Amino acid sequence: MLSLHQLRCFLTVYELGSLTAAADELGYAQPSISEQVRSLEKSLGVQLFRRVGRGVVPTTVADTLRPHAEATIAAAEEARRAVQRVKAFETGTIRFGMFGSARLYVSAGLVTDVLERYPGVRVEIIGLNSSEVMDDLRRGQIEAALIAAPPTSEGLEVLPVARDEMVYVSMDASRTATPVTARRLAEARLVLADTSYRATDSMRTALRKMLHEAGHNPQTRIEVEDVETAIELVGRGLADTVVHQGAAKELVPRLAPGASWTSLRPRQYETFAIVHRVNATLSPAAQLMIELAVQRIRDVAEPL
Amino acid sequence: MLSLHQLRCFLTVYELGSLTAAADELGYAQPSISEQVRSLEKSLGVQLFRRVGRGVVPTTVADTLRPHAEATIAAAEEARRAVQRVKAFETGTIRFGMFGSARLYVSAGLVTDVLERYPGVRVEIIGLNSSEVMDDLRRGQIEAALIAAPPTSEGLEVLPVARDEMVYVSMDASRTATPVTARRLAEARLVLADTSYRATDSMRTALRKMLHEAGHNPQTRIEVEDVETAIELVGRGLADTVVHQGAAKELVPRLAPGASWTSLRPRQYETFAIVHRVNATLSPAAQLMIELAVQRIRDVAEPL
DNA sequence: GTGAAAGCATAGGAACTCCCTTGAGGATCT
DNA sequence: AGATCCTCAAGGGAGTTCCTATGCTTTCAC
Repeated sequence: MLSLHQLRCFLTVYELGSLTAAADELGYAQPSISEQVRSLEKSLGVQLFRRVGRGVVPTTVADTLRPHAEATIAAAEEARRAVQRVKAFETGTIRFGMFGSARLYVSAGLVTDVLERYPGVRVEIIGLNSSEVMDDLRRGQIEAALIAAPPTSEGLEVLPVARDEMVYVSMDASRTATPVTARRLAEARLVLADTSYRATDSMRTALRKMLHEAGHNPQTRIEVEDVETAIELVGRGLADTVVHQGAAKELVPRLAPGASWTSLRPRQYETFAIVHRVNATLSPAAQLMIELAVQRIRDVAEPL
Repeated sequence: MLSLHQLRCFLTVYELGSLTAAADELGYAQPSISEQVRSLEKSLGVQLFRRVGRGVVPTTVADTLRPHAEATIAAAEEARRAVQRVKAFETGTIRFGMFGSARLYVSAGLVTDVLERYPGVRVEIIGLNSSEVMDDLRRGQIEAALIAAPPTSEGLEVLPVARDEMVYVSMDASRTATPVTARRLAEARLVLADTSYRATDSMRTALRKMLHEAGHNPQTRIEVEDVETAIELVGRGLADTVVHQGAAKELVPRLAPGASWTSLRPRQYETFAIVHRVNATLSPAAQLMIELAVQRIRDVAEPL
């Protein structure tokens, strides 16, 4: 079987024209080199050197082999170097899971933080919705994530880090003058985001529970995919919505100027947490990501 | 110490996403693969896979390593092949790929030329269809080939040398009085050769494109395996066909006397090219083969 | 929930490889 | 002719590789 060691020995012998010299160069005994060369010749089925009196002379086959041997060794070296660079965070890809509206709080800033500190790396932020991200976590596609704390979390370890209140947003100031009760919520014309994940979305779960406890039936008039769209619709006066306060602060001035918001009654919170598989040993990259993400989210939401 | 064996194991595990599957694939026991991967991880000082429930998932470091590992293995393979080529030239067989109808142009004369010059070698002409030959080239079964230039050619170097026009052949002289348009082609009762390779055959690709642009649906009435049969069927008046002009010149007088041919409108060409792996060092025998083949095909087709 | 199946890790032992030391057999140079 | 340098071969110790058997965890189906 062809091996890198054989090729290294071959090249040194080729350059120096002597087994003994090659042995000195590589720090082995001469017979070891002799054996490596012989096994390489046997494995290829050709003679690489003519043993001629004092020293050895490469054959034409050796001439053919040399550049390829060099290329192979170089490729292996490059492989090792590439890995070391990644290890030192000089390059490579860091994957981190994050739920939809979390990107409003932290993602841009987080990415720039990482890029600033490690200019060579590529960062991937994965996932739109918490439940989606959790599936990826269980499958091992993602090492760790920052998501809205889920009610069910089998096989996953959850570390709450902050919470954010859910607020009612409307263009009609009279509707945000006082906290919104379950009854008023049930009567409102609502637009909610994250349509595709209706069943599992944690904010919807919370709302549903609140309405249900008050004896109302949850019904949404408009469903859209992302928070921005929802708030834009509010801005046009077509509906009201319920979003995280952090999202409201960030988006309302831009997308729905003139709109205002208020708490729900009782107040509803969504908890943000770092989540990863139980018993997982986290890579340094993931640990860094977590540290920075936690730092940022605590600036905009209520720390726990 | 980094070894080729470790890299091979790593790649197989990466592709299959499972140690057990990789062990089956490579013909080892599962613990052996496990050990190789672990020793590679230890040698590099990084984790390459996360062991996650059923199966393993590559880390981002593994993503980084993969292309380098592939390059290294490929370089080693190329080294071995280079040596084998030289070796083969001294003792054994020259293999040369050639697409189906090219043998009508050059094969017999080419082989006698080569045998005359190198009495010791054995010559094999391989392949019926261009796409088939290309697979053999990528796999390294064939050193070089003369084929119809392919649209896609990853990993292969293509040198166009000549082109030949595609012509419409029929027993009915009225149908070959004027160049055949896409519309007439769509209405014709056609027989086409190379059935087995329907999807990838380059002549069919060209025809399909021509018909499609004119808004017609390509449909063939009769499918046969080789050009000779197709032209014989034309000779019996059962259908018309489209073949290379070179093939028509060679075969129509013999197999379909009385048939005539004309151009398509717009004219369609197929380009012949010499193809080999990129960065391959060609053996003297292959170089001779190429030289002679090019010389011969330029006698019968239009040189480029 | 519970049992079965799948998959990785670990342990222990046989076979092999790697590399050393020692000594023999030839070229080359003086 | 003899000294010197080099390759080659044999034997033995250390380390690897690869196997079988087994244990543990996760996943899937009923």
